[in-house]
Amino acid sequence: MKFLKIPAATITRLSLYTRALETLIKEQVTVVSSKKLAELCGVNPAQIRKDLAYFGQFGVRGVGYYVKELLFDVKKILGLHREWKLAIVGVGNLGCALVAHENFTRQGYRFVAAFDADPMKIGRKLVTGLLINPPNEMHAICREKQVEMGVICTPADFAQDIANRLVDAGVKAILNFAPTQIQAPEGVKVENVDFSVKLDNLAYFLTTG
Amino acid sequence: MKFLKIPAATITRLSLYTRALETLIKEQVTVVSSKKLAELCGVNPAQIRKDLAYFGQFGVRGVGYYVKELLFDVKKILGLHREWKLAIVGVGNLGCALVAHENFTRQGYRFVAAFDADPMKIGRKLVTGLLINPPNEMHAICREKQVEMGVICTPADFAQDIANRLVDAGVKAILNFAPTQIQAPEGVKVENVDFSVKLDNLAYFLTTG
DNA sequence: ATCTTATTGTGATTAGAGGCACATGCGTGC
DNA sequence: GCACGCATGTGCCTCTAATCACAATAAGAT
Ligand SMILES: NC(=O)c1ccc[n+]([C@@H]2O[C@H](COP(=O)([O-])OP(=O)(O)OC[C@H]3O[C@@H](n4cnc5c(N)ncnc54)[C@H](O)[C@@H]3O)[C@@H](O)[C@H]2O)c1
Ligand SMILES: NC(=O)c1ccc[n+]([C@@H]2O[C@H](COP(=O)([O-])OP(=O)(O)OC[C@H]3O[C@@H](n4cnc5c(N)ncnc54)[C@H](O)[C@@H]3O)[C@@H](O)[C@H]2O)c1
Repeated sequence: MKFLKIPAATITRLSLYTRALETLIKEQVTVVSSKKLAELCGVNPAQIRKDLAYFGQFGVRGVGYYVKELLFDVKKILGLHREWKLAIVGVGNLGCALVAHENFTRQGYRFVAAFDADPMKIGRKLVTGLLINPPNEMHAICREKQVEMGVICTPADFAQDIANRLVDAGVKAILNFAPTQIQAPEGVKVENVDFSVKLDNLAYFLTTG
Repeated sequence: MKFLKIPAATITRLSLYTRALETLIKEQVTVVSSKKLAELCGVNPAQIRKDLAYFGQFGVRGVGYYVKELLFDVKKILGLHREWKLAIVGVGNLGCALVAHENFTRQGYRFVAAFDADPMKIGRKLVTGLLINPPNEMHAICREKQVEMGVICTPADFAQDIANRLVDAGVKAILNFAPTQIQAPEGVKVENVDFSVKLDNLAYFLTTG
């Protein structure tokens, strides 16, 4: 059971489940069935059971899942039981919004370094007190602060170059907000967040009905 | 050929293709093969041909695709040959970044209305000159300005309520940035942009190798 | 006019994800 | 202590998406 290949979609859903579970905890719910949880997440109940089955047995037959326990287990599966150190590159409109966003911190994602090429910004501090460094210090600082994930918020033209530098600095996971496809070596994971693609999907939907 | 059901993934890729094609145009490339385009987009060449095949024939055998022509056609398929009118609800950190983002405008997405519940913000103008209105005017203003898409940038607790109001105001497409699942009636499309889920994916990748 | 070469368009094939349905097994009540 | 109800865990089936492989065909050379 342990060594099956796990669908990427499963991981994405697990992330969704943690959300729902957190809301349930807030509502003082202690036990939840796959049926109920499925409703909250907008998926099929069997899907949930199958997703969990990849990683073991977490429920009690005839009862359901203990919310708190399941949340703990799922978080552990995803690797959310610990803190992650992030670096942001490009602190423009979007970059600043991200760093300021306190949800990330609450979830264990901590920005420990910031970089920007703008001479006007270098040396200044973000609202969180984080110092903005020049890109050429990326290697040294990322290693020193043990940055594990890089977030790219620069214009698209620079994204690949930044990615290369991050990889060079030992960063193995990159979240890319620039609307471009980034190449990364084996062993480095790149996730793209692409608002335009989503808008395009909506446009298509409205166009075709 | 015309009345097959088209995979959602196909639409998403079409959006990616337009990006690559735009870069090719900038580089003065006039003709491109599915092989080359596939490399740029990180997909399988046959995938591209099949995606396009859903909508007709766009290439020349033995030659490839004429870049400019194909871009025009794909944009038309997606409904990007025209302008779309958007409303934003919640002009905080993220909301402001979105409105300020000029890429959207370039692609034909135009913010024509903004709403926020904060009394300090109502009545003020965004950097683009867009006036911030109270949420209770959503219905009237959205109808008046013929808003077609709504963008939700409020805290998660209010997202569903905002969505309901947007739907009520005749909006048929919603882009939701709040980390929550939104229910919408048949005929209304909701797309979620969820940064945390992406980060969680990275965390999982780093945790398991 | 015919042959060559390159690349499309597409039927066939493979891979994979999602959903169904039931056997399994836990908790409760009698 | 036994039976019953209920929700899980999972084998199997279905459906969809991705890839392969080749026939169709356009452009250019001979
Ligand atoms: N703002 C949005 O809502 C939005 C939406 C979708 C996508 N994006 C994408 O996110 C990225 C950033 O968007 P933004 O709105 O924050 O842009 P922005 O112009 O406000 O910020 C870009 C920042 O990157 C910095 N930068 C430029 N080159 C750099 C380099 N080589 N190294 C380090 N820093 C560099 C700039 O100095 C600037 O501070 C862009 O690729 C954009 O397309 C933004
Ligand atoms: N900032 C980020 O990087 C980021 C990242 C991921 C997700 N998000 C999500 O995006 C949403 C907005 O994030 P933000 O950082 O801009 O938050 P923010 O607090 O800066 O802005 C929220 C805005 O929404 C307004 N608002 C609150 N209730 C409202 C209502 N009922 N009607 C209209 N407006 C209302 C507030 O007045 C405020 O201006 C949140 O759901 C957040 O979780 C943000």
